[in-house]
Amino acid sequence: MASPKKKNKSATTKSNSGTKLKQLDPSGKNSASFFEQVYDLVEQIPKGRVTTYGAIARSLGSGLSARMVGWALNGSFLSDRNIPAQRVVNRNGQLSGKAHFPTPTRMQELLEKEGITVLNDTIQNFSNVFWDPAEEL
DNA sequence: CGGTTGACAGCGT
DNA sequence: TACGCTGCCAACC
Repeated sequence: MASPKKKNKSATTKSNSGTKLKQLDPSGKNSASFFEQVYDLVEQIPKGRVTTYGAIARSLGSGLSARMVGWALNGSFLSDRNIPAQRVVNRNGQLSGKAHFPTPTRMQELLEKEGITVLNDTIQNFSNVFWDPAEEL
C-alpha cells in the first residue's frame, strides 16, 4: 500500500495525460468514477458532522462496498480538491483512517476544530453528529 | 493471468 | 454480548 509507483506497464489504456488524479485514477477510462462521487459527497458533508463508509457506499449505489470508499478516500489526498476525509469514519465512529493522514493527530485535530468531540480516536456523541447522505442529501 | 490486500459492514456462531 | 467469517470492487505484486 501506498507505493506510489507509476504504472509504466499496461498503464490501463492511455495515461492520465496529466489529469487531476495521478496514478490513483481508476480505470482512467471514464470520469465520474466512484472516486469523484465519493469526493463530491464528502465535500457536501456539513461542518461539524461526520458520515460512515457504509452510508457513502449506499448513497452512491447499491453495488459499492465500504472498502472501495476507503480506497477512494485514499486518493483524496492526491485530489486537487480538499477532501475533508476527517469527516469520514467507520460505523464505529472511530478514526480508522487517522493513520493515513499527514499526521495521526491531524484528523482528530480537524474534527475537534469543527466542534466534534473526539476521545481516544473515537467520536463522542457519534449518533448526534452522524450525517446520512442518503437521508439528508 | 491469478492471488492478496485494503481508511469496512453485515450476519452468523 | 463478543468474536469470526464472508462479501464488495479495485489496485498491487
